[in-house]
Amino acid sequence: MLAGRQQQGDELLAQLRQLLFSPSPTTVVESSGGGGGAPPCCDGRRRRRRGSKRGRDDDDDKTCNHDQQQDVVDEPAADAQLRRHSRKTRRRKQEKSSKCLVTSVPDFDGYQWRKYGQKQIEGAMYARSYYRCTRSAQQGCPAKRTVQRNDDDDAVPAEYTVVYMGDHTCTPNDDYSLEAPPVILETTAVVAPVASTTTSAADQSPAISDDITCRSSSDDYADDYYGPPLFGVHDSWAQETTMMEDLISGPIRSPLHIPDAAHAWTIDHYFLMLDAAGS
DNA sequence: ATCATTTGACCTTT
DNA sequence: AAAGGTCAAATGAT
Repeated sequence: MLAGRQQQGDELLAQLRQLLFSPSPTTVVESSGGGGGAPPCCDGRRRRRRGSKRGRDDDDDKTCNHDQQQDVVDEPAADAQLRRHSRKTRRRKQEKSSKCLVTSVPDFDGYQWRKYGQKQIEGAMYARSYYRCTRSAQQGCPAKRTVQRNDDDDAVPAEYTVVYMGDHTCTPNDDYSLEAPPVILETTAVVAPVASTTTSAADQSPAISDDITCRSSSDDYADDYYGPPLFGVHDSWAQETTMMEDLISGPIRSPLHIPDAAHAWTIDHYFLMLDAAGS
């Protein structure tokens, strides 16, 4: 188990290295290049009331035709108009400064995310999940990300392509401190947080649920998650510039380790390093 | 009661 | 027109 995790970690670190020292740090990964024809996600034209959930399929079957009419009649024209108008400016062109990486643990990048959508992408085996920073509402943090599981089923740790868009205006510590106490982990001791904050949509999302996601149970977390350094939360990353070799051989911390603000490692540090390496 | 997720519809971009 | 990104009601979890 641990050996396997270690191997996973090694592989991912190798990936990180590759990214770090590649000339084009923000290379877009061809995640959907895996080829496999997209499974028909839509079985004909679905006509359901908005907000329906999967559990209501039966219900919908019974009332399908009814709903179809209701869709048209139900909504006051003014409301519809208003909503249309409000959506006018909804979609912006995708952030020009998006950053992409591949990881087997998309959830642990130092920030909290809230899922706001999921979509089956043409040509992709798995659905893409859309997340925004949980601070988007309170602090107006514009950061978003999409997580898509890569097509190659053979990858032992499921790999995910994570695309970050927009910069965080919030701090990662804020994200955690409200819900969960900081947790300091040594290499041999694990004290898991009350991790409702870390149990993200990934646990349930078909797109990214897998054996790699964190559970809210502290014991489970300790068992399952102690090991793969993935986004290697490492003091050195923030404290000083060190060679990757040093980082790789250094002490390993749980991805959930929450250092103090000055030493907090987030995905931003990684991207900063990418930028530095690229310039 | 509140919060997070799901998911079809809607909208923009290509 | 197709594809992809976002909205928001319904619903589940806590």
